[in-house]
Amino acid sequence: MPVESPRPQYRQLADLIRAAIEQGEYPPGSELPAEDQLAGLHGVSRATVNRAVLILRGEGAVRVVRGRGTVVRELPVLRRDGITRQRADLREADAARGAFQAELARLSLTARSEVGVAEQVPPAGIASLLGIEPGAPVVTRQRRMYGNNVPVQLAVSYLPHEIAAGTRLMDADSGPGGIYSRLAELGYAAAAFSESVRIRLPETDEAAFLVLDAEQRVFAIRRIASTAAGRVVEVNDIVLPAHQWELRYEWRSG
Amino acid sequence: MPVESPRPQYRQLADLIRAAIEQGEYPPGSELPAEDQLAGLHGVSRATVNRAVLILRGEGAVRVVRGRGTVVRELPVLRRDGITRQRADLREADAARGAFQAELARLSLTARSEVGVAEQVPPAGIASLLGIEPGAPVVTRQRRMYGNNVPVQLAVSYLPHEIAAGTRLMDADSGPGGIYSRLAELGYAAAAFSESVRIRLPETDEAAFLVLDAEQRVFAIRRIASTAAGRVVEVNDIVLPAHQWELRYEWRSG
DNA sequence: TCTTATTTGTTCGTATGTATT
DNA sequence: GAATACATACGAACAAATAAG
Repeated sequence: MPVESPRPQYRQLADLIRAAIEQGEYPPGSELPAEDQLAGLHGVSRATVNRAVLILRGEGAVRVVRGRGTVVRELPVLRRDGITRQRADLREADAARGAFQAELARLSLTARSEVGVAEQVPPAGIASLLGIEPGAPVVTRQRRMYGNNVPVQLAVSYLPHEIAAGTRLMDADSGPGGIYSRLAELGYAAAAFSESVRIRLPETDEAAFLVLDAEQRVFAIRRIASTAAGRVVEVNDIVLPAHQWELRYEWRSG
Repeated sequence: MPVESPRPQYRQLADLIRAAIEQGEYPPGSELPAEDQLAGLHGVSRATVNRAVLILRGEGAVRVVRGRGTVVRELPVLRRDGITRQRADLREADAARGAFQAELARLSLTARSEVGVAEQVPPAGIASLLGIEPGAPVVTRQRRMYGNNVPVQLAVSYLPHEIAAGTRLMDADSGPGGIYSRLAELGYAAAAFSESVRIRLPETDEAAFLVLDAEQRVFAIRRIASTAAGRVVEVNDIVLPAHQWELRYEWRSG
């Protein structure tokens, strides 16, 4: 590959491979040729190939398994609806299934999630939001979510101990309509929501579960649910691989 | 720097420099030592320093000018409120200033924006959303926005020619309350909004204006505004440096 | 304007480490 | 254990942009 343009070789090579993937030359789930071979094929050093692949990894186009090879991403982009997913009517319409399952069903993917419930002392920022003494425990619900058995989402929900302890909010299966329906039954119906969306690099544990390279980005969403009276009843920290999701918000003016 | 942990040196070094920046050792706007010097200081090769800096660039922590040096980012993280910014009462409260100015004023930053209006044939996707014949022109309003004279946002708004042509929607200054107030006056009040948020690499022109490295990410937001009758009256494509912004959505349940 | 020094960008070759098969 | 394949690191060289004279 001659140096004909100001665009560096590793970037040109990344463009080439990306195009080849989109053309179907390397279909989803298949492996790219080894870096040595790509180097020979395009007449560059392996270091240059490595750097090109680094770009594609960052975009989420491929995933690398050391010792095995470089695999083309299988899953399509998923869509998360930030507002509709809270609506009680929709929540209860499909009973125990929940918003996440509905999101994946739209794309004919199988959804699966694992829930872990615990009583823990939360980080200081969370305690402050919940209006709780530093050092006091809260109920946490941790969810790990999969689409077609590929990890696609991590979420930790923090609930005030005073509200959640000893209730069905501590069951792994929180029942029809999910935790918002349970909160409503307990007299703490969530009436106001806020979500803040940031982009950052994944923490090591997040990268491990979501099978992310250190260069990939995640959406870090913090959702805060409050009652009509303004009491915060849930803080939910959600982590999504950024290349894997589209966030959607819909509302009516007023 | 000995290889004592499985964490690679370039990553450790990035952590070190990031910490030094946060500690105030390298204040906003100042320059890091040259890569040679950092290499000598930490006992690694320049290639390793370069790779460490690459991480910090990706995070938006520093900005590099070839031939000059590496500069620590000046601006704080900005917050964009996706829903409140459309509310008519707030829009008109501070007259011609607008949501963007308000967002920056909260952080004591000066806001400035340049507007360019044109009649153009839009991309096919936009035409389809607006329900317009392919090849037919629309009115575009392009905005380039700055905070403290640093570029922080790009937006292109597409308006149906039939609605906007010959109206004040084609003035660079769209007047108090902005284009939504003008649309309402014309009988096309926006009643429903949707925003979809994606993360991607910047296009070359976006990277040029926003002064982004090729490895940095942008938020690509597409906002669609419709009337109560369901007619799409505006499509707005917004591009934000991902490291520079926090997106915020707030709503009440219903 | 031209020249030179500085600083980062890119690429190569080589070597070694580590995970997988 | 051996072969394969990616990860990391070094040293060196040249290119390109910037700044200073």
